[in-house]
Amino acid sequence: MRRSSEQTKATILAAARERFAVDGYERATIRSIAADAAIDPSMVMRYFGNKEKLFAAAAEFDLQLPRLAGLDRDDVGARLVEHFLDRWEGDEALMVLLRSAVTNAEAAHRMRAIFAEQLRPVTDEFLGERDDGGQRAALAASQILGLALARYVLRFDPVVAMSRAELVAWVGPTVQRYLAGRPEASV
Amino acid sequence: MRRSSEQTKATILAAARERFAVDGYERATIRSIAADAAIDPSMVMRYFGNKEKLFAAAAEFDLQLPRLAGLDRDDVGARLVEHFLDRWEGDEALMVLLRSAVTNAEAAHRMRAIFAEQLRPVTDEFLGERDDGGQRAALAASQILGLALARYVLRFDPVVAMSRAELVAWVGPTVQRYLAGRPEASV
DNA sequence: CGGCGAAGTCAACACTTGTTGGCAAACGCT
DNA sequence: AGCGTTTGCCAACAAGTGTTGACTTCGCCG
Repeated sequence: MRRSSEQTKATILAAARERFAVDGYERATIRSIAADAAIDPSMVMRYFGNKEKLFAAAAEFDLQLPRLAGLDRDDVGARLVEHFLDRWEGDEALMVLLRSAVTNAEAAHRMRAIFAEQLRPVTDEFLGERDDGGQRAALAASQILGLALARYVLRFDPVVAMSRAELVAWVGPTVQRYLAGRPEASV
Repeated sequence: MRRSSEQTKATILAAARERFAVDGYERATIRSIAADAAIDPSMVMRYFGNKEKLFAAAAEFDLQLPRLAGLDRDDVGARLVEHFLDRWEGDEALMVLLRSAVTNAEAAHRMRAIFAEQLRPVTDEFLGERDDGGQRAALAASQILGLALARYVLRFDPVVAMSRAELVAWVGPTVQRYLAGRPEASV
């Protein structure tokens, strides 16, 4: 079969995202990705240079975070949890990053960059000027990542079984407190 | 050099734990582990059979959770967070599991087993008979794992910089609420 | 039609992986 | 001392990795 350059490149990228999401950086091989895309491994090299660059292309993505300013201030935690559940289930981009960031330094760096460049600006705008903005955002991230880890990666039965509404009801207030509450106290 | 069987086996196991903790299952190689132990790779095979069994031996460990019954009921969350911080920083056992469980099915299974066999009995005893015991324990686990992920694996600056006391003050109440609070409400 | 550049295939490279079997040296025993 | 067992090393294997270069085939433009 004959395809256009753009077409194959997109096909390879889609196959790469899936493999990286399922296997992580080390276990995903150029050969398996090429096989999924029904193409020769050397094509992958031609289009992306090497495995690292392919990963960089596959891991590029946007959290698409909403601006929190317009929201009900008491509702920010729940909204964030909902948004992240959507992002986790919508496509594989976050899975690609998480699965790889645990063992691959480059992917971990990417994760930190996304935290700093995409999450923090949004929470900073919500929090205004305070010195603990970084801590608050990072704590929220820790809970959100932990939830994803338990639900989508480790597949702890109870978390897998919980409905979206239940998750929001439980975890929303946690994130809310990290962003807007006091350490020792309630929501 | 000549060593006793027990001695070399222990040396290998120590080297294996370190490598698995740093690299995860796939990137840690028998050869690198053997090199760290200053021994021939074939010795690793003789003592442990194959890589899987070596990992199983290296990933065997005990959470050493305290019984929660004797504690102040309002203090359980903070105590658990403290205990887990100790476990994460005390040795590499939890790191071995986390680094591998994200990409290795066997390690993930192991993680679920530890959750079911070591964490749940302790929380169940604390919670008594209720139908949401699994959910509560899993939510607590998600926050604790997420914290470890952010602090020890991804190394998010703000979380790395926070002191033990700060972490307990922030995360303790979260765990407390998961175990003893209501979904929508405060601690 | 003829030729040229793009798209795709094939085979091979150098290297690393887990794993195996044979062989040498050191020990504990009688 | 002589024996067998243990402890260790060496060399090699089959398979799989990222990566490269030469070769073929297609489609388009003059």
